[in-house]
Amino acid sequence: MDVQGRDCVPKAQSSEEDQMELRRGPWTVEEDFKLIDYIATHGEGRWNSLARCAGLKRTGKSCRLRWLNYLRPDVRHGNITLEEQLLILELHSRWGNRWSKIAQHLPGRTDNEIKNYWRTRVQKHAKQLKCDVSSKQFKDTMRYLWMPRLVERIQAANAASSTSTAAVTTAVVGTEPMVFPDDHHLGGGAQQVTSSSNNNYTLENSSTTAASSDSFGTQVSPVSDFADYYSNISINHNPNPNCFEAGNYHNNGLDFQCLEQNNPWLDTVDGSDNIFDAEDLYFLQQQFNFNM
DNA sequence: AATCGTCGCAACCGCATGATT
DNA sequence: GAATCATGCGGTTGCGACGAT
Repeated sequence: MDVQGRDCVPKAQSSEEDQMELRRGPWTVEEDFKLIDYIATHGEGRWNSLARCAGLKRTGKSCRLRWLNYLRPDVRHGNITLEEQLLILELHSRWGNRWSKIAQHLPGRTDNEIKNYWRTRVQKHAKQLKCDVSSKQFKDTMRYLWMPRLVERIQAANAASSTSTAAVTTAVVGTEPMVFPDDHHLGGGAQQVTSSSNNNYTLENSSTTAASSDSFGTQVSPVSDFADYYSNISINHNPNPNCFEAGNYHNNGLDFQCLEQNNPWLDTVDGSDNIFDAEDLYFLQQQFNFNM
């Protein structure tokens, strides 16, 4: 793409235009078209001069952000899939708030979107747990409950889909292959999440289909109950990670069908945004009762 | 129907770093 | 090597949508 010599407006003139007020706030459809049109013809880069040449009264920064986060053809919108959630949790636990680095491993997702996801969903629940997202308490909850639970849901979704569809050879999220980091402890390439006897979850080369929808967004229990619930328990480091192994915890003598019938949270399918569903909550409660 | 509070997300801001002059 | 410019990143804010009262 030719981004050389883009200066269509002499510097002196452009500084005059700088005096002209720059537009801020939400982008209009016309502005979007201008930007798309211009980039289609001339390519990205040199954002300040691009903004001028495209006739946009925006800063180069603003144009770049609009393009990267919204207009780019390969950008994906919509719910974060279960696999993506798992990957975000995993990568964040490793890299912290390195959003752009994390985004590199989620095709079509932007750092901004992942950051927003983390702030609005994950941090909210840390708040409900009355602990900091960086605290060991919260990290343990993620690692020993949330992530295995995600694995289980992904497996369930895969099992359901495999009964009706032929196996595919790559992990797929939407139309994009999901690429797990090369330095992942279990190796790179297209991988499937699965349970493990010595880990809470693993990713291994296999086939999978994206489990759709935000698992937080479709679960039950009012937020206030959720917060109250956690205020009454303390989360310790899990002494026996295998207990949390996806697919195994049903064997702990819990009758989830019964629980679901008797759990008041399940009566309120309100679409509120919660990390755990009722099974998780009850399971967690059982675990902590054991450890008390 | 009106008001209020909360949530989610797009966009902005400041700073750091790299590239160019 | 210094100055300037461009880009990228992470944190923060503003606002529309939506639900509760």
